Amino acid sequence: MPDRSALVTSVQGELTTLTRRGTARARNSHPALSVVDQSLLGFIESNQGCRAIDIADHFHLNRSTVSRQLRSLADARLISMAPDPGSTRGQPIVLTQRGVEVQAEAAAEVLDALTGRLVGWTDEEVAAFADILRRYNAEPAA
Amino acid sequence: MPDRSALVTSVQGELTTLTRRGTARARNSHPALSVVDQSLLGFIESNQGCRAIDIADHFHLNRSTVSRQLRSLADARLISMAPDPGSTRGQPIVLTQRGVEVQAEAAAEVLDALTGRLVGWTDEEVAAFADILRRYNAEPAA
DNA sequence: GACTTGGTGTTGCATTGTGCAACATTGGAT
DNA sequence: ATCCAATGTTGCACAATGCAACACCAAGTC
Repeated sequence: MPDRSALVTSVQGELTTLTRRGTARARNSHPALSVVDQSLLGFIESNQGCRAIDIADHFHLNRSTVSRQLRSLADARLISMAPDPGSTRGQPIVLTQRGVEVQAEAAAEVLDALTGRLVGWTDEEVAAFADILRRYNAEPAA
Repeated sequence: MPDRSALVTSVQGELTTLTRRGTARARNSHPALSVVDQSLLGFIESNQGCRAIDIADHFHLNRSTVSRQLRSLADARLISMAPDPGSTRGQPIVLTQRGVEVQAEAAAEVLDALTGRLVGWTDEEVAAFADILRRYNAEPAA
């Protein structure tokens, strides 16, 4: 039976490599659409009408950071913060038509790269990878 | 049979969440030892005598970035850049005694947090997670 | 021996992403 | 009517990062 802490250490090392490389890859991708922007657009796409604080909670970011990123996306006409007709708390955020297009384009690029990287994986393996990542992400932050 | 691109998209989404959160978690950890610093120390520990460019290659960072991070670690007496007695290229880097201690301490903290997060996982599941991450990291960058 | 060349590290400069703290706003509850 | 909690914004500072130019040095080449 392998030592538990050795197992966890091994996970930790791989996570570090993955995370560090992931942020590094960020800069060189889509011109005029940083990885941060992409992640926000992707989240908004999947959660139309979400508020800034939902984004902050999901990515564990400060409200101020999200506020500024959203401002820049709004300036670029990729999202719009409707003046809340339903009058709930906060400002529900939606993708504009242009936002939908740009997001789709950027996502396609990322998808291409990832598809190439996973070319040797069977469907079952990819599915297992997605499942285990999903489970990890769903764990309450320790 | 599920659509391949749907599977890959799902992986992509989870990877984004994981990566973005990972960098976010970075800031609040060990005082006076950023996650970037921790990752460098960890790499050096596992690759004693490596050179700056090895680190840059591993994490896909610019030489200048590594140079500056190493400088700060050296200033803190955590690493030392020996003046190459063997006279190979570059400056082999090693952890100092203090570096070993600080690295162990920081690693223990991270390990604790991760252990807590994986508390509901069996050893086999943790091992499978490590394996699949290792495989993904080993794939040539597409 | 002098000259070039390629690999390695450093520095100046600009930029992005980020947090914190203070403030502003506004919808609800008492 | 008043207070409170949630939400968003802004001023400020800072860490990490890339690029380009430079410095340095070992190893060949003539």
